[in-house]
Amino acid sequence: MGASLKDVAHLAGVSVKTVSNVVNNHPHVTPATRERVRRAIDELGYRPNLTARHLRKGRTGIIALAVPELGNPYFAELAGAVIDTAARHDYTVLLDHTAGRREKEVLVTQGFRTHVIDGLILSPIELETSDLLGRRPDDGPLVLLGEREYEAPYDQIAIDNVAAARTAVRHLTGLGRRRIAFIGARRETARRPAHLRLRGWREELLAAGLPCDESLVAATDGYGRWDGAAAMNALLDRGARPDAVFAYNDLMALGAIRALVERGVRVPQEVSVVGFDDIEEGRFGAVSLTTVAPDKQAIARLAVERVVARLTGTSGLRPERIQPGYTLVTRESTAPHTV
Amino acid sequence: MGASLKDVAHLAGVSVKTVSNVVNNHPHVTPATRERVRRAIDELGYRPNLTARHLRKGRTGIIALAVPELGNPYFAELAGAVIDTAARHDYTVLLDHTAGRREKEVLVTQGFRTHVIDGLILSPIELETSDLLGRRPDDGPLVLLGEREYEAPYDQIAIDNVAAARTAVRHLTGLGRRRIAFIGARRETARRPAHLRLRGWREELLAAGLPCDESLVAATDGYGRWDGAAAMNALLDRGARPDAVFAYNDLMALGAIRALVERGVRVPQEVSVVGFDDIEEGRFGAVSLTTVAPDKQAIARLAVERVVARLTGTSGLRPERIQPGYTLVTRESTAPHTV
DNA sequence: GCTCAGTTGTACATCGTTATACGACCATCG
DNA sequence: CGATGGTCGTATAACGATGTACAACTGAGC
Repeated sequence: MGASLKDVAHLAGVSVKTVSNVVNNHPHVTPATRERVRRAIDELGYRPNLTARHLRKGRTGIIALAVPELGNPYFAELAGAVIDTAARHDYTVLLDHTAGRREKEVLVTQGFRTHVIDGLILSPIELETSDLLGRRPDDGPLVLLGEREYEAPYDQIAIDNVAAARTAVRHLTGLGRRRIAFIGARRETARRPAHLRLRGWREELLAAGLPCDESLVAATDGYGRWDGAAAMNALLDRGARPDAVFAYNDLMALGAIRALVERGVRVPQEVSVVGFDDIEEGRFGAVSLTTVAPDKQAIARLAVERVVARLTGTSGLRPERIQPGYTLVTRESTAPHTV
Repeated sequence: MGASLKDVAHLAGVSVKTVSNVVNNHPHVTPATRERVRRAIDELGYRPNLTARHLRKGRTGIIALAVPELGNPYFAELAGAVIDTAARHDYTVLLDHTAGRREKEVLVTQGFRTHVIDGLILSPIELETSDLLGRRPDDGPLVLLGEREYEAPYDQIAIDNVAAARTAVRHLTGLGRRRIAFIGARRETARRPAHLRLRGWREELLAAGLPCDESLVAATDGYGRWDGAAAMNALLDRGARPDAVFAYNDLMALGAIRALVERGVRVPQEVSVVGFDDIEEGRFGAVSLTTVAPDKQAIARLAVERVVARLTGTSGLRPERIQPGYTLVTRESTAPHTV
């Protein structure tokens, strides 16, 4: 164990509280005593015990960030941004992953590490609105990220997924594509309106006067490269002949491209591909990836600021849905060409 | 604030300690009282305040993992494994990144979040042995990962980088390659023996009786895809004509491949490429990547177990260098072909 | 009925910090 | 010279949990 306030006080010949005052830069300490205390602190190598401080203050300065999967670069990049933003507000980030499993997500929202974390930023996958209703207020502020929308009194930060998806699809229709597949519908939820990116796909096709061919929707189990490749192969195996693919995220788009290339289908000549997330990896494939780029920095900033704002008093805040910006980044996977 | 032991004790009509005994499953509590206390706990929704418990016990159950960059999938994947392993030992992981900057690395080793974390797993880049000598024992156990070796009394877990690099180079020479470039030497340290993968490259070339052409070593500033591409371009621009590339890590290898392809150089026909790390992304490029695959699960497991072992008493442990296994995974980027 | 041992539960101190309340000191002023 | 008010510092009580020491109760054995 290191030295405590008491040890320092003893050595400096002052009271414990005076040392505390020096440490925290409180007023009413003579420069002389202050100096004496400082010397004692240096000599003993005293450093405050944050656990004790937190117990006393009721705050820990730690916020948790729970994402489905760190292996997905989108979340890794987002996590990095959150950590940096939090540091700027003097908060530390405790990172956890849920594997996108509902039970783990529920666990995390309900007093995960009680009293150790001050607040939680969660990017859910399977979580349902009903899971949120039982949550208690003293578990601290909760901010939700991601594609889903919830009818629960919590801050939600997400780009306008429907509009973003429509932008992506519109880009494809603008290239003359007519049979646009959607890859990445979660099997169970494919038909639900909660699936915002899929809804955007439908809406935009209808708006463009194109048939909304549900056989071009490929369900997947997960959200990774393998799932994208598998879904692409499944589509082709069952005879679908899309001339474009809009994937739920970049990883699946990359998997799909790999599957296409392996079967000798040329990208973008025969099939254009658009992803979602703008992960760095998408710029470096043999065919760089056109994608919807959510403003990750803004998402991280807003999420952290929201948690911090709720922690620092101003309790008058109403839960809000905040929509950061996004852009469509066009690259080789949808490069125009002469057919 | 939630309910405390005191509140529960009051409601159940017993002492605080008895409630504590129930919560911790201590003996000497009648089933009857136990039941009464449980009911009170449920009614009030009591959950232990871990901060207080930690203060009392002197442990927090949190270990920190500091990696250079979460955006590098290798570290993201490693972090995921560490989190899971730690959870199995009832530890939570606090994740931080150092951007590979020495000052941040030093900061992290020296009482980062004092008393909040029980131990630290660090993957350093720029850290020097001298930085470690001033560290105090009461900052808790420290385990070092990564390519570097330190003459300091701490556990170090890393694969045999020299041997692994030699394996990679031998694979290339076995394919008949003779002008094998190395991409990713840190500019300042390129000449130092500390650069283990580069040393492996030299040793294997000499062993194979090949010239060790230093003009085929490309220095970089960072460790990302852009750095790999830039280094590759720099090599080619200055007239080097390698027939193979061994990159410090997969990201740089992927960047290099992209640069080669953009210049019309065919991979693997004209230039074979080997990376290091075995990130999932390497399997999905247009040209899948041959790479050295460190056993990430073993690294994570060993690191966590080492920290936990030191925390749970057995102080007789001497610092050790542990070398987990690795394998060479051959894929398309070094596929044999007829020239 | 009394001691003794074993069980069940309580009171109090403690971890290291900060907040509250108050005492000691100084100079100033009437 | 005594009252006033500011400065500087101290003593003590929290925060919520756990460990120690001990008290109260039970039943068995004589």
